[in-house]
Amino acid sequence: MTQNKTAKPTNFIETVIQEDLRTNKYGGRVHTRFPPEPNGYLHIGHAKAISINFGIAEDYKGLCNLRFDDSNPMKEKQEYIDAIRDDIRWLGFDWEDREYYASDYFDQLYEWAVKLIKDGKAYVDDLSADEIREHRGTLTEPGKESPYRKRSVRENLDLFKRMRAGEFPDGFKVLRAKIDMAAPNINMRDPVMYRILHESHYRQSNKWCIYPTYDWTHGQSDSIEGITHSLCSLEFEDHRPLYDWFLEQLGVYHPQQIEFARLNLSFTVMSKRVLKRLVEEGYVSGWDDPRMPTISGLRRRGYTPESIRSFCQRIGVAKADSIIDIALLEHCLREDLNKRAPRVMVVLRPLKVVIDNYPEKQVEELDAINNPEDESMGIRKVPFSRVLYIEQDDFREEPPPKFYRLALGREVRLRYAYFIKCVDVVKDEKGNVVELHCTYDPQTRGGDAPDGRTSKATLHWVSAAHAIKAEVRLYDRLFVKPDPDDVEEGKDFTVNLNPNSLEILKDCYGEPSLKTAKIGDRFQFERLGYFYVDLDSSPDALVFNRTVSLRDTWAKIEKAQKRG
RNA sequence: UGGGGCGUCGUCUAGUGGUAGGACACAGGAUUUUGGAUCCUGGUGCGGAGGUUCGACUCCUCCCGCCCCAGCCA
Repeated sequence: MTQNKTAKPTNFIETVIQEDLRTNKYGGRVHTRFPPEPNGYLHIGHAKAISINFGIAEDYKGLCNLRFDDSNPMKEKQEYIDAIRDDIRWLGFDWEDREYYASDYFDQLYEWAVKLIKDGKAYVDDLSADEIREHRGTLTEPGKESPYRKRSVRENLDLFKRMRAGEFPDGFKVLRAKIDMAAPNINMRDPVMYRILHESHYRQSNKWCIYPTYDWTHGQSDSIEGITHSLCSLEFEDHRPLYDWFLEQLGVYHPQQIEFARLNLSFTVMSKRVLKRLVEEGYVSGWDDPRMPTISGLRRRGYTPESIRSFCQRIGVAKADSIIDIALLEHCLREDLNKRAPRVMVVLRPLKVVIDNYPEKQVEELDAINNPEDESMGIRKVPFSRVLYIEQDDFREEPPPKFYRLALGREVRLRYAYFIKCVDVVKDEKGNVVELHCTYDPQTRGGDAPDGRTSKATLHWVSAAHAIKAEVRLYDRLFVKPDPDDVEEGKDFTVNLNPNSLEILKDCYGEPSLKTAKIGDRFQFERLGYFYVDLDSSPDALVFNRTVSLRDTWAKIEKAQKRG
């Protein structure tokens, strides 16, 4: 992963870093950080930020800190800290002993606030939240100065101390930076630095009843940690002048902030608010529901960390707002899984097949290749006998054009087994096909015909007597529209939820080698897709999640045919 | 109608004055005991208009469009 410092930059951030390295701006150091707020679970969008921050540190032989931006006691919890740590580790990144907390800087921040007050750069304001909003002006009109803006340094100092001492109730006073109420950049119109919150902090307990705002915390935290490049998303671009101002007034070390566009993915949502609603209103089973774009959801779905990292590499880094096609994520997943997942045969929707000319009690152990992409994964034995299951989709009474699979009178190959020919179809009283009778050609054992004839279709199958029953959960995209927020006036994203995003199949049959499948194992079910053994699985009740289907050319043809 | 950003194939992204490249997607074809995988082939797409220049995606001007900001959230 380590690349030469003079290697061609892969994005505009690296261009800046290489230039800083060249000019020795930070003494040759590259030090980044990933600064999540522990108020929720990480999602694939965070994976991009993680990948950028840790990736750049890795590539330039620098360091990347993990810092929890925990300045709001109302929202933050230890539970999220733990989950975030797990997710980052799972992705494969390491912050060693550099785990920091903005809340550990509260004392320093307080001292700095006192310094600003003494310098006449900050003041205690008695205005209510509503009044402050009114005084702020609008996008086109300047704000008005607070009547308390001219308080003396001594009074400000006294008041601020008393704020900290708990003399005032929540919301009664705030500490504000004294900048410019007429600034065209609204962030510079005397932003709030401290608010009174008689609230226990998950790490600081009741030590504080005033808490610094993010704007007053973030830049100084980066400064304290000696961060060289503070990489963040675009919406903080117009906060940068404020961060610069604070650092300048304080006269402390000044990191460089660089903003990039956050990740958007088609057919899913990234907003914490929406994700939270999906969980709380029961549209999904939890933060780790396999349909969620959370790291924990993707993990449970069966995504590999490698595939996510590869995805983050490929999408690049830029400043233009964009929506990445989720097909790219799925491509990265398949690419990785194709190389590593052992193949196995599982029938999802079983259709019974009796091989009429196959001896009643006979069982043969046939050789099957574990992974055609990786010979070292070897072979296994698969039992074949007179009664089998094949996929319902693999038989048609009236085969449409280009349908190569089984139909009455047709011959196909059973993977690693024999050529079989359908000679009879059994239906129930409603006319549903419930059983097929076939004959096999003993000459084709293993799947090759000595006379050179071939089959356009090769079907997966399972021996009924040897099959292992399993539950399979078929997951699909959570939303039916590329942009889930594309809704009529007055409606919300819930109208775009995909009603078929989860289908549970309880009567699936797998080959006996699956007996030893453990939670967390990944397989390719031949011709179907990649599957992951779910947390709910047990040795006698296997549960598989479909991570992603295989590319399905036939489905495309059929869809095109239906379209006309 | 304030400020800050951004506009290159369908979607991302490279290119920073010298024939617009890559990935995904899509469409053909080859191959195949997974309709998988693999391998070929297929695209004039730089928001618009002027200007500078021998030459402009790159520089200048104007215009158009999109995103962000009026939390005591981050």
